[in-house]
Amino acid sequence: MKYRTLKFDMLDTNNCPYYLVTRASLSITAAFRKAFAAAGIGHIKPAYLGVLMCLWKGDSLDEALGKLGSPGGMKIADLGRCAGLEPSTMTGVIDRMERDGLVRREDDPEDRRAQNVRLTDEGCRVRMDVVAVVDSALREAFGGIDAGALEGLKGVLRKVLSNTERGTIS
Amino acid sequence: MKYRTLKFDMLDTNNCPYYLVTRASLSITAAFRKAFAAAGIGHIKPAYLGVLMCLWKGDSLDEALGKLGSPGGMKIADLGRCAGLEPSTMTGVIDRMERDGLVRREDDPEDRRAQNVRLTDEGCRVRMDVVAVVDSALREAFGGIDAGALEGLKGVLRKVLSNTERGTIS
DNA sequence: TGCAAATAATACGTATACGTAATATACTTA
DNA sequence: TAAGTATATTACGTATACGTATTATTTGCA
Repeated sequence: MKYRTLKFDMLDTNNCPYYLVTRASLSITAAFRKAFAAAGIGHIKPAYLGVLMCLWKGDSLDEALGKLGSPGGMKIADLGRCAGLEPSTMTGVIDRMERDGLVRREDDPEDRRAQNVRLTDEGCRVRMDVVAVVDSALREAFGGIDAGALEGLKGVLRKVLSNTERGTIS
Repeated sequence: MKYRTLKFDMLDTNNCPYYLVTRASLSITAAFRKAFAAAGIGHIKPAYLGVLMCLWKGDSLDEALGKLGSPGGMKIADLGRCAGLEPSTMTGVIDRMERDGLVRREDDPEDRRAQNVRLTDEGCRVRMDVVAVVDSALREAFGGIDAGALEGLKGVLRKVLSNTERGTIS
């Protein structure tokens, strides 16, 4: 009896939280991609956001601290930790971002294994545009959802992450 | 002022619902993959689940209706609609499932453009095992979340989907 | 000091998913 | 019935993400 209920629950995609989470992720990602293209910054890809946010944040901190001319770069593995991606994934993301003129790799003078990833002028230039697009796309995606429900969503997802992650991240 | 708040909110990955949704999706998928491997059914991949569920459901209905020997197959595009994937994505999924011995393509006698995808004996045989693994993996992933919060999650995600989808699905 | 263990990147193979374009076939309508 | 449209699938290129293995260094310890 129990089995029967369970089975039919799972067979119903629209009732399966895993299905819904996955579709929502893909759907928001597609919305971002379209929004970037529509805003004339089609060379920004959704996967770049984590990296850009990290580097922009570092930039802001440097400015706030008055460290003009500071290195400002980040190592690939650090970017991965910051964006929640494996180093082997970051390699490809940075490859594409370099190809698209947003960042540059430079040898780390203090660790010959490492490379510093730094924003190019273009990578700095697009900041305002990207932030505006991300903001409006997120507002559209999460529109009509009240603050309480959104907090609930975040709480549940954090719990799911702590239930499933093997300490990969952070 | 408003801009400042917004910006720093977005830069904080752990507070961004998009980041959380994406990480949760990937994390649950990885958990499924490991659970299948651990259960000795490593030839079952997470992406096969949607297809298997559809075909098993059809199987059950056929049985319930006493249609023994009925076609039982489904067309690729129908499987895509059922699983929420584009036809061009389904081609690859069915390729891999065929390679892994779970389904078989057969020409549709009534439409020469189409192919019927049918479960192999192996595809039927693994049903109980897969259902057990999926059940336990979902329980683990969503453990410690009360029913109300889970319903809330589903509701929010359905809203996100209706906000972002272009009528691609269903 | 000198060697084992840890760390930083990359290379490579696989899985997953799209979008666009091509091909074959079916349907619709003038 | 012929032409135009719609549908079913596949082919191909791209993006995203892992895991494992490899290479180059750096670190830590005996």
